[in-house]
Amino acid sequence: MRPNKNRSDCPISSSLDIFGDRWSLLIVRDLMLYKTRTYGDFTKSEEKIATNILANRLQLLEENGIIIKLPYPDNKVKGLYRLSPKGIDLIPALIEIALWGVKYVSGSDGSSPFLKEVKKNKTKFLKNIMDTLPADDEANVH
Amino acid sequence: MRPNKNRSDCPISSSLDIFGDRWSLLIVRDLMLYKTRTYGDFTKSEEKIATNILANRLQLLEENGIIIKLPYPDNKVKGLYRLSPKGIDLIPALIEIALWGVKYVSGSDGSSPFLKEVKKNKTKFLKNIMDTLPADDEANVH
DNA sequence: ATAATTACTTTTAATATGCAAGTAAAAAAT
DNA sequence: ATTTTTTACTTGCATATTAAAAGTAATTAT
Repeated sequence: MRPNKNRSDCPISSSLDIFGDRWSLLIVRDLMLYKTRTYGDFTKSEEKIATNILANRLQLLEENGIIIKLPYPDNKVKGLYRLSPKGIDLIPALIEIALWGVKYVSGSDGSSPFLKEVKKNKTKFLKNIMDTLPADDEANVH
Repeated sequence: MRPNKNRSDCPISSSLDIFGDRWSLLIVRDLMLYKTRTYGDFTKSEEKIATNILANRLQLLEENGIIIKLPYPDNKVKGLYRLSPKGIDLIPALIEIALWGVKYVSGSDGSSPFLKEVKKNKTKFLKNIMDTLPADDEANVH
C-alpha cells in the first residue's frame, strides 16, 4: 500500500505520489482502450498483474477519484470499473508516454490502430476518445 | 535495482518498465529545469532522495540512455549529468503529468514561472526548452 | 443441489526502499 | 606539506512492497 503523503508541492512529484508505480497507469490504459473493465478483465491483460496488487491499485485509484466502480447490470458479483473525468484527463500523459515508448523502447509494438491514429493526429485522437468516454457530469448521476 | 525485463510489448508498459517508479522522472525533471546537475545537486532537491536510490537511478537512467554523465570542468571528483535526446523527449510526458498534478492534486504548486509558461502556450514552451537543451548530435561529440 | 465464476484476501518468500553510517579520492584550507 | 573538507558514492540493516500461490465467500449457472 502506497501512502498518499506528498513528498513536495511539485506537481510532477505529487502526481507520481499517486500513480508513479509500475501498475496504476496500466489500469488506466486498459480503461482508456476498453472504456469499462471488470476485475477479471484486468487480470487477463498481457502484463499479468498479481491479484493482490490489482485489488490494492483499484482501491487506491478509486480513493483518488481516478476510476469509478459501478454495479454490473444483472450481476451482484461483478463490478464495472471506468475512468472518472480526473482519470480521463490522464490520457494526454498516457499518449506521450506511449509515443516515447514506440520511439525508444525496442520491442515495443507501435502497430496498434490506437497508436496509428494517435500518430496521425494527436489532437483529433484525443477529442475522439474523450467523446467516447463518459462525460464530466454523467459520472455523478445517482 | 529494477530489472529491465519488459512485461509486454505495449509501449506504455515498456516505458513504465524503464521509468515507472517514484524517482526516475524526478531526476529527469531536475535536468529539464536546470539543464545540468551534479550528484550533490540531486540530493538537495525537495523530495530528499536517499543516496543509494539516487546512485541506482542515475546508473539505470544512464544505462537506458536517458541521461549522460560528463566530466565536471577542472574537477575530477564531480560529474555533470544532463539529458540525452532520448531524455529530452520525455519532456512532453512530463509536461502532461505536471498539468494533471496542478489541476487535480491539492497542495501542488502551480505558480512556478515554468508552469505559467507551459499553460500559456504548451507548444511554444516545448520549443523554447528544447532549444536551450543540448541538441541531438552534440551529445555524441567526442 | 452441485459446480463453476467472480472478486477478492491471506500467506509466505523475494525484492526494493529508506535511513544512517562509512569510505575513498580529490580539492581546499592551513 | 599536512590536515580538513567536499564529493560521490557504498554498505548494513530494518521496514515496506511485490509477486506468486493458494484460499475464501458470495453469487450464478447447470
